[in-house]
Amino acid sequence: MNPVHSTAPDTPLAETAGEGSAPAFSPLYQQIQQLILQRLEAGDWKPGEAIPSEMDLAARFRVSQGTVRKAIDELAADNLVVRRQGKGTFVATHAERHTQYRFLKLRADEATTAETPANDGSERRVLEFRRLRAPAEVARALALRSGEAVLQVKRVLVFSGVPTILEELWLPGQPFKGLTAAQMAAYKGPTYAMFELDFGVRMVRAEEKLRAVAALPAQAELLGMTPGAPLLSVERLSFTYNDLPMELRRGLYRTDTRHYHNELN
Amino acid sequence: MNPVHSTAPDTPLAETAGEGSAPAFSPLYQQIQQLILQRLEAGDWKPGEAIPSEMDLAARFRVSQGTVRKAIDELAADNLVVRRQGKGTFVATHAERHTQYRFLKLRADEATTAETPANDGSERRVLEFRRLRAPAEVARALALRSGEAVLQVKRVLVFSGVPTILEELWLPGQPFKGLTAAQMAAYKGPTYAMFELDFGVRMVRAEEKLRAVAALPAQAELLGMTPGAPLLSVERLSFTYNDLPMELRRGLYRTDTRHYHNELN
DNA sequence: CAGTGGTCTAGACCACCAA
DNA sequence: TGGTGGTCTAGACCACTGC
Repeated sequence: MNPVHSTAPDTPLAETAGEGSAPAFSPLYQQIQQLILQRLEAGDWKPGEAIPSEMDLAARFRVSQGTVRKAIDELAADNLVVRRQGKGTFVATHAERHTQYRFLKLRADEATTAETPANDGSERRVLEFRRLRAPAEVARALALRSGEAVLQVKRVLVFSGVPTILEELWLPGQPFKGLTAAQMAAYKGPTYAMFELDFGVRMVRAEEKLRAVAALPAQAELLGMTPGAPLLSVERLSFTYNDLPMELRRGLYRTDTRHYHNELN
Repeated sequence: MNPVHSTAPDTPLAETAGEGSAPAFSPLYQQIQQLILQRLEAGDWKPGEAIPSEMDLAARFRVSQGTVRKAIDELAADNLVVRRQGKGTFVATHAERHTQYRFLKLRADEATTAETPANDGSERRVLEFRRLRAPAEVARALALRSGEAVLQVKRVLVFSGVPTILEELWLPGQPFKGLTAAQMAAYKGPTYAMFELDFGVRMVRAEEKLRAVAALPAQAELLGMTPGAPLLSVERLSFTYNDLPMELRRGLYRTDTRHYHNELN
């Protein structure tokens, strides 16, 4: 009764078994997890929507509910999916209150709770919006061929009237075809939510490199600081499913009244 | 057969049930988790040692193996314990290769793997070692009364011949009674491992606040930089069990050839 | 080989939510 | 009230480790 060797009614867990060289065995629940992941990637279930119930999935995949449960548990641990008792399991999204701005770790020094930008005194100023050929460094980060079309956006984020973040976004041209400067400026709420809604691009995880740098005159000007003042440089590479890089973001954070908060386990 | 209402043979899950005001119900596996946690805190099982097998614990607590399993799963997810198939479950420690330096997120710019200090070209220079009364700010962070005895250690960490981190450690006097400057200087390997071995203090998690600051002349001197150069300020508060703060560490990191690496989920 | 953690199942019951 | 996720059990079998 191992689905690996059965012609399942929904998506058979064929796994092209018996190649000889590599056993490549993986537990059933991981196979189920992969299948669910594929559906998420394919966009069968969209961000914010409910996925089928555990019972339903168990029946489709011809496994027990417990096995589906373990598969979903891992997806939930990776923030790909959110469980809600009594209601169902939902595809995670950057558009919801609770998971909003989960990649922004900047906090006001006094605040104990997470910072919620895009609120009262906050504002976004788009400075530049360009379509150009990817510089070598950017191409490498985004896994593009050097010279491929990319979008470059420069903007300033203002919190409580204080220009706090100066950042530069690099996006691959293909997936974000049609993105305009007006769109970048107009959208309320998290930029990542807009990426989901308008382009079907879901950022799943990210890696950041932090450094302390001295503000260049132009940068200092835009952030209302003196040239040479220390700024926190945050280089973020964000990934969709399958570890596909989809955004390179270089930010300069003012940290005179705010700090980057990190939890270590 | 609910242990909450039974006189268990080992540690009864009494939970002082039936207080009337707050139901305060928690699932069985969480109660088991707490019991295991208490043993860890009490030091019944020491870092690096194996805890009893799942079967054993299940028998002691009079619950099924699956329930113990879920309890341990959560402890493993929190890095309090490490599972090893075929061998057993072990109390996590900062002294082991794989979990060493898990709080140090500084990496060489080229390196893709995690940095391993305390290796070839690395060195630790203890600059100061003092026993003094806690300043208000330190006392607050460490949950001490202002003026209680604390230890202050200043040191420089040198990687590959380059002085890279200038840091200041604040430790509560009581738990670290007997710590000497010589001990700080002599111990090879992670400082947190020494804390475990010599003082039974296990750091379980930490919170960090990062800022960019300008190097003061004295700091610049020690790190071989020019005054005013940007440095990454990392203020870390480390906790033992029960969210008890046990160390305040203020570090200044050179980030000219290294960066602070962070993963976001 | 015995002992450990890891997987999988089937079924019972509980807690929560919405209609 | 029915459907969903959440807990708990008991038992079978697998995979890995070390004697």
